[in-house]
Amino acid sequence: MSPRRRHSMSDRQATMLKFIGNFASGRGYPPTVREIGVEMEISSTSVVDYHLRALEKFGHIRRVKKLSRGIALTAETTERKSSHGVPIVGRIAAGAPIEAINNPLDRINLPPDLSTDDAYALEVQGKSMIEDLIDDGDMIIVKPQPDADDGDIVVGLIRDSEEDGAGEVTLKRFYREHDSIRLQPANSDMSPIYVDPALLEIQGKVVAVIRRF
Amino acid sequence: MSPRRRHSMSDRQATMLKFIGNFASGRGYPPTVREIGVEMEISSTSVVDYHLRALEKFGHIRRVKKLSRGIALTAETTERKSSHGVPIVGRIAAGAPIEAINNPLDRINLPPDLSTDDAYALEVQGKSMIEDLIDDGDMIIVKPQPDADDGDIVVGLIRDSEEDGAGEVTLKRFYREHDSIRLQPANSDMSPIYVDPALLEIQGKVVAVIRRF
DNA sequence: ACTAAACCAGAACGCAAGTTCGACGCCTAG
DNA sequence: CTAGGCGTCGAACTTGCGTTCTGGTTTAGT
Repeated sequence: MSPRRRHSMSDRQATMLKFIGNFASGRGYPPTVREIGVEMEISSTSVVDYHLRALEKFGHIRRVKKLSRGIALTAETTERKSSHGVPIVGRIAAGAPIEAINNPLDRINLPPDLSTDDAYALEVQGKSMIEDLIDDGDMIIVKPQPDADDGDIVVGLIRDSEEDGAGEVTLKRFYREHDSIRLQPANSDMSPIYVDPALLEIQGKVVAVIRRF
Repeated sequence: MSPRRRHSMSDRQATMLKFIGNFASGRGYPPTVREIGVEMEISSTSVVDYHLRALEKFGHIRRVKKLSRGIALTAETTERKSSHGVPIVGRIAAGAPIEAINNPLDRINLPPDLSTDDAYALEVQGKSMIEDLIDDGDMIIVKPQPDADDGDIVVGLIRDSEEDGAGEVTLKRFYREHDSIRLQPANSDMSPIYVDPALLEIQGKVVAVIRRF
């Protein structure tokens, strides 16, 4: 947490940026230097200006000199806010760890009721859920949660051992059995997996599927 | 075209409203009275104010007195502009006309590449496309177009006769054959339909499927 | 201990921008 | 023909709001 950020913005500036965004989208016009000052509990306009310069330098906002309320979020910044979308974080193939493609550039927009703040999308690889009508190449929307109900389609991490965090990630239907958990593929060619509950970490539950033609 | 609009806004005001919207979304902040004046070729600020009052009275914009750039589009007006969503226009059941639920209230948001201006969503009823992994209750996104390629999944209107506009709407795969068109369900329990090309009106092509759990 | 960077105060300056007032021409309905 | 609504002009007035200057404090790095 040390202020080791020579290249990005400070905490103070981050909250300022957030305030500007909320203000603008809430009221329809950007705040003035003084309005920002009041909110941030800064009594001098020069200080606000100082922070604004910083934000502008890092490309988070755009300013027009001399113009009242001449502050605007940059296009990218605006999108990161307004997008009800969820990031596409990678591919999931039954049996392999998630292949994280960590360019959060690709996003997919969803009806608001589906896109909680932390939901994310994965591209499915393979046909292990074909009988649940989830095909190779489909996008699944995953809502993170640590447990599941019987019959839910879940993304689960099966750890190699109790200590090790590594393991494989898989997409299956979830069923509790006597002392273990059954992870059931929806494909007659494949067999269920039985795992020790201690070794299974539910990462989330599938709430939607999207397929493009 | 007679000026019979005692209750809505005038043409002049409509273009002003549009300008404000474009200005705000393009620059990130609303225009000033004078800026509007320049654009509309109005030399007096009082005239702009006059029109602005009218727009406000009809609820198209919101203004904050004394505030520079204190103009904001009303929530509804904003949404009409920004919504990337497509309307859910009804249900399609293989064999029945589209049951139009014409409350365009329900909308579904999509990745921008899928949502052309005129696309719309339908809820599928029945399992006629089950083998193409389209289930009962799924949402399909339809892009309107008057023709299709072989193998496309289409929404088609089969007319009763050449004159009559009425008929039934169906969701099928599209295949051209000798002198007719084969509409192929994706369900082994169902048989293909052969129709006279003159009686088939392609309404659009399915570009995506969305299913919620 | 010295220095640079981050953060802050307060006040003065001046253009930017909303408000208001008085007056005018153009239609249309009565 | 005339009252009244609509659209317009121009100018004066007042306040909103960005800019800039001079200063100060605190912290981390060398």
